[in-house]
Amino acid sequence: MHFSRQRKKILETLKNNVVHPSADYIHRILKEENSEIGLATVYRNLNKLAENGTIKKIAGLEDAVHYDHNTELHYHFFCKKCRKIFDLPSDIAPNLVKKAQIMTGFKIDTHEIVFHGTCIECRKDKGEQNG
Amino acid sequence: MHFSRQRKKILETLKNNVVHPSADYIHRILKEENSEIGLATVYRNLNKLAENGTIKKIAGLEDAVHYDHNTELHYHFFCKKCRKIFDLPSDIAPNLVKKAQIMTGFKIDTHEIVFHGTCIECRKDKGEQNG
DNA sequence: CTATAAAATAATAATTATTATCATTTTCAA
DNA sequence: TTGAAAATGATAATAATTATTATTTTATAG
Repeated sequence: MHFSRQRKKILETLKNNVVHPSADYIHRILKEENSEIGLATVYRNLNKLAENGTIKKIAGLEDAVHYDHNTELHYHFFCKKCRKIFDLPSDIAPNLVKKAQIMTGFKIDTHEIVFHGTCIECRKDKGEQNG
Repeated sequence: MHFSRQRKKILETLKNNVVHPSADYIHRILKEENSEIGLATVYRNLNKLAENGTIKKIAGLEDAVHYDHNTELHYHFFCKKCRKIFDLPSDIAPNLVKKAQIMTGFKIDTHEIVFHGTCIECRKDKGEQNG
């Protein structure tokens, strides 16, 4: 895999943005930094890097797929109010893959857990909206 | 909520198709049965039924969202070879929500686990493709 | 270095999944 | 039976993503 200027920039941007950004978000950030990279290139690179295991895709959050530079096993929480994504440690579900594998006989490559709800900050300030 | 002919048919089709179909899949099935219902109506109804708690959305599988008539807590396995979706019982991750809630202080409404890998049938017949 | 083949880019068209619009029809309860 | 609320169908619009293709860049062997 060749490491182009663009690929480095995209990876760097992902690492510097703890928000678990989407392809579009990364594209916007790069534009703001005056280093515009084609949107298709952003998509292409994120897919390549994910294939490669350098980064990880997180699906099931919103419409768009999000990306995570942290490839260590961990899970995600999506706050429906502020739309922020939080990390949860993997030890909330011990031996999950092992159990699933024994139970089914299937070969499991990847898995993810996504929680949906309201984060602690958004629980405080009610009033605005119901949810 | 009014129960139109179409809504009944869509729900029935979902229940009769154990494959965890997408909106598009349900639409195709209905067409084959010569009871065509507008694609937008299929989407509208699936969303309504999911809002209502009658059915459940499963995201993070492929590009499209899939639906499940079984609203009891359980998890999913997506085989990357045959693209079938299998159910896994919820007891592979005991007290998951409780633990996550205590750990974070967040309010958790829903959650899902999706495993990706190769099912037992597809593990048998190798040769065709790598993966 | 420099030539070069493989890989990557940019710009944009195309595709796919989903939602919005709106005139018409259906449902359900009084 | 009637009328308001809800739902439908057809289609336009939007949003996310992938494909195409001519051009440029990268890594590397000479």
